Amino acid sequence: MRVGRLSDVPRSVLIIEDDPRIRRILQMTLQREGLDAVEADSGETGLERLAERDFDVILLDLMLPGKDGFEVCREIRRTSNVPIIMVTARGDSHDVVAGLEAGADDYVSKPFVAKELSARIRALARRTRAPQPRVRIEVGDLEIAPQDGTVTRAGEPVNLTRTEFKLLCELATEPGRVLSREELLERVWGYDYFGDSRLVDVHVRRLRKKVEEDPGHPTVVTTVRGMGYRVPG
Amino acid sequence: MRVGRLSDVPRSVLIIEDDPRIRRILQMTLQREGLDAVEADSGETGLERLAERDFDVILLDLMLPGKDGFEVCREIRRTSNVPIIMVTARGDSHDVVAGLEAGADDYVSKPFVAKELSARIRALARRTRAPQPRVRIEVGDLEIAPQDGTVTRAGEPVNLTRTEFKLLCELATEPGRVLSREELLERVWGYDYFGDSRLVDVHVRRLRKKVEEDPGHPTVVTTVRGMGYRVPG
DNA sequence: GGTCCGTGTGACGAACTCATGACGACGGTG
DNA sequence: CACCGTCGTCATGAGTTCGTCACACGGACC
Repeated sequence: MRVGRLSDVPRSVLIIEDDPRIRRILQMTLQREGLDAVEADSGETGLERLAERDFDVILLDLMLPGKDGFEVCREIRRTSNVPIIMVTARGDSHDVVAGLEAGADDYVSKPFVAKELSARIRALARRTRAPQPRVRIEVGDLEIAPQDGTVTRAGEPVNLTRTEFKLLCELATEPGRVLSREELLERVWGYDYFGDSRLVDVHVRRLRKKVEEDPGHPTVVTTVRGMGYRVPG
Repeated sequence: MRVGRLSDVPRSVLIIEDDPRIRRILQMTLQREGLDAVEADSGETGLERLAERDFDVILLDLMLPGKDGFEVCREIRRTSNVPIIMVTARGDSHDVVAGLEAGADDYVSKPFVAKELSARIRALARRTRAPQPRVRIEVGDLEIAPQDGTVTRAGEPVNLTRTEFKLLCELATEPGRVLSREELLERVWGYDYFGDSRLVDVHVRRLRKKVEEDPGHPTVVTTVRGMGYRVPG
């Protein structure tokens, strides 16, 4: 799972754009705004970059050769909730809606105004930022490293699925606090998910199976009846 | 039974929609979800309502007679950053884009799914709200953290049910003030609950059993004969 | 002391909440 | 293509919580 940064302003932006000229313009625009921009010339390389490290925001062109922008967007959303801004041709409103439905958070139209672009990046990063994760969270003999995406128990690595890991992170970053199913659904599955909230139960159970000493008497993720789940502080 | 909601959910929604049938459906849908919905049949009256009081979320139809939705949206945005959800016809992607550009935060398409609608409202309100300060209320050796959903007594966690917890929170957030049974019923059980007010007594008793040193001589939640209950300030 | 009204107490069935196991769908991989 | 891991949904059952009731208790007032 990708977790947002701690600082007040976003620092890193990943640009996924095939046209070298536009990419260059974006790059310089952002750099002038004090942002660290990394370029990718296709959806595939973009996903690779994203696998290597975290970014605060992703700028995604919809008209890409090979894997198109929507596909890339959906693919990113499967593993991350990093804010995505689409880059579209002016007036192509159908693309915008399709992009939003694919999981993008905002969009800018070509030709874009530099100031507007950076303002949107900042606004988006501010709105979607996750609560500050600690560098390393310890719960009993469990050690969680949100940035690395790893969990170890008594030194032994624990193999969690992406959903389980995100769930654990959300709970563990606010120890002592009870998180309702609604809240967890929104944070882990995204605000536009409208399925059964029993889904949380199932994943908590799967998570417990892997991290709890005795899944029958959980100590890491405890149930607060009628309210939700909590990692004891 | 309809249980009232936890305190971190939005309460009030302003519906700006000219079609009486749709307005009615929206109203009932939201009410069933425990939201307080106010109706406005045109952009003008909507703006008036908004001038009178605050809302947590605004539902705005784009196809309005007179002042259209975009205009209303821009007008609202000049004075307020209240979350706005547009209501659009299915597939009308151009409107969606124009609406977002006018300052809306999200959109739903007609026909909408009740569950989705209320989920979007909740999610939007939660995201745009300023993070609530972590209040800690102390009553004797009792410590209440409404946001965390936890209560401790002399450091030891106290296991309260949802109803007991809400009841205690309502009383403890206004120490010294006597809350009548009717008032407590409305706040804890919701304004749409019409039952025996003796219900409060029973839950006060259950609450006392868990938080009082000597439930026979309560010090945390005291009875004011003929008036109601109070947490001594 | 006796009566009345408001409140405390214990008990009970109904409703609800959650854990559990199982199933099918889907995508990735060999 | 079959296999595997992950995910979302569902049905079931156990345990908890809730709302209601009948009755006991105890001040207030006569």
